[in-house]
Amino acid sequence: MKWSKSLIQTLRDNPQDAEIDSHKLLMRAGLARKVAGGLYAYLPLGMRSLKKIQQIVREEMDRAGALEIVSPVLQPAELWRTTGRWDTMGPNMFKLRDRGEHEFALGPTAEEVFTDIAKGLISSYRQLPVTIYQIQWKFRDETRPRFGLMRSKEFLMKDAYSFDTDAEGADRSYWNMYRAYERIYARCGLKAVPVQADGGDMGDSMTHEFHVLADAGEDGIAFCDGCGYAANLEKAERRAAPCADAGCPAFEEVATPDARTIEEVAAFLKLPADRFVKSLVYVADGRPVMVCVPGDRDVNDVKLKRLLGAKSVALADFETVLKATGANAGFVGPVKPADAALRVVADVSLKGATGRIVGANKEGYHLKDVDLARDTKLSDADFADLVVVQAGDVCPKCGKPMVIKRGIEVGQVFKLGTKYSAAFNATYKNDKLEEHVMIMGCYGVGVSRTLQAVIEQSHDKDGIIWPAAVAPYQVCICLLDPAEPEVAKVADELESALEARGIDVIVDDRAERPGVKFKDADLIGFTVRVVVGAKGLANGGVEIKRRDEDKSKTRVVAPADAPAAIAEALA
RNA sequence: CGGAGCGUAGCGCAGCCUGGUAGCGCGUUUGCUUCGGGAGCAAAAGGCCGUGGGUUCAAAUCCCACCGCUCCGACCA
Repeated sequence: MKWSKSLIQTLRDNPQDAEIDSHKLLMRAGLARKVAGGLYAYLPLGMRSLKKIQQIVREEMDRAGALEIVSPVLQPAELWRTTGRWDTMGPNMFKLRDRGEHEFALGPTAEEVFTDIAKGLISSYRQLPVTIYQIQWKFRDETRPRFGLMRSKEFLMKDAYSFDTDAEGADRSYWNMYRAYERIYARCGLKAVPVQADGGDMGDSMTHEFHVLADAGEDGIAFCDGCGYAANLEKAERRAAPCADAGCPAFEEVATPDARTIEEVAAFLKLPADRFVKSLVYVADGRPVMVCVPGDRDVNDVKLKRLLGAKSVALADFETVLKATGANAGFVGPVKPADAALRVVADVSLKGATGRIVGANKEGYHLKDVDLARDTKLSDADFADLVVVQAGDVCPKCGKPMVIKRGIEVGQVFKLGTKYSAAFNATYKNDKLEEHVMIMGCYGVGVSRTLQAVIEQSHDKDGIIWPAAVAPYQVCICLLDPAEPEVAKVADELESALEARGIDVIVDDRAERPGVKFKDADLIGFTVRVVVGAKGLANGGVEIKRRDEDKSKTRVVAPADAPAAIAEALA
């Protein structure tokens, strides 16, 4: 390929709306263009990398024994109503009608469609286990698309669904995909780590997310260096002991005018935040409940949901707070709320806590010297691990302190059980002609997100550093003197020789100065750069340099030896 | 959905406060000189100043509404 015919357009300035490095580079290197908010066009260069990632995913799925199909983007509402998700997916799903007023969704995922297909295809245990997959565009009406391809309204996803006769088979299918994912990311040149995640609606189902660690990541992950425990903060647990506080005198009111937040009250009373009990009113499936955590902690909604066995939990609005406690947010506490029947729950680290400060359920006042056991109705069953894990918290497995890192979720494997197959009555007959519901798993790879994750993980101040397997072109030949036939001929011959070896190569044949070509080659980040110029040829040959190596590592070889040397540099 | 900001040439921006012929840099085209880390000079093309309404002799500029985008927060199978 000749650069002059490739429609490559690099930008000298960062686009004004790009925040993180990978997004800036995606635009600057000319891989993609924004069409509208959260919607991107892949330009020729970006398309090449996207296709390479797709191909790796496809090869690994095939190797794992999965069968590729493709299902419609446009999905009938009927399928979604079968599982109830037409309503529960809420505004995240794009919904539309055809001219006959039939309702459809633009598929945000495809459990329903695949389950329905499997139901029609599978009737006997002899056909199982089976895993089917597709690589298809998905649509989500994100409240806030951001970071380029990282969170967009339309994205390319590989989704696979496994069907098994029993739990052991489902377990094998799960780990089969898990291992395939490890290979996929490794082949893409990515360091992706599996972490335990929350099962969402699926309750305690086994699920792992694969994360690329990066400061720009949107998810927090707790890690334990001691035993390797790794979990999304939504899920991460901690080992916490009850307090061994000494007793305290009877509680009394203290005036705390205009001090609502823990920070404000702590500053006002000149006491550390962990002496306070933060009391938040939530609404769980329509009923208010008060959640108490140490003042320096945040509530983990997922853990709260689990403890209450609720379908949904959300912070209550002001009116509900006032009605439940008798005060506005900022002054509420677990001692004698207005609604005497209000359920109160608390983080396990507050068990046995005394001498704490809590809201007085009275505007402008707090209570000090509160003993939770003595002064509230909290019983043993009301205590549970309810907070978001912080750095330094103790690992639930081995007891060592954990650290928090940030990650980009590039994939997830998930045991679904029979939620979908039961809803669709997707059954098979066993060897005794008995009907059973199939056991499912689902497995996703964010293909377009993976593309950007590669950039986020592999770049420097000059640009992208592509791993060879997913580089748009593995080799860029910087032809410094395109107007000199003898020099151009060397580049052309080298291009042919490399292509004959199956290496993707682009020749920068533009009538540009060398500096421009070097800057562009570094910005786009071709794995290997070859310089072919009159001066170099006179000095012994062509120059070969890997993008991830320093200039001092440049090798000069005779044109005839170049193809072998380049292949070696790529390996 | 709450808070903040921004819409002017393909990209990045100035001009707006204080209304009066639409500008700069990059990119593009042509010519000359350059030529190993984003060259110099000269010339040129390219804009319904987001949309609609209002105020005014006159609106990119002031006012109102709408649309779009971005950031922070909330939300996120």
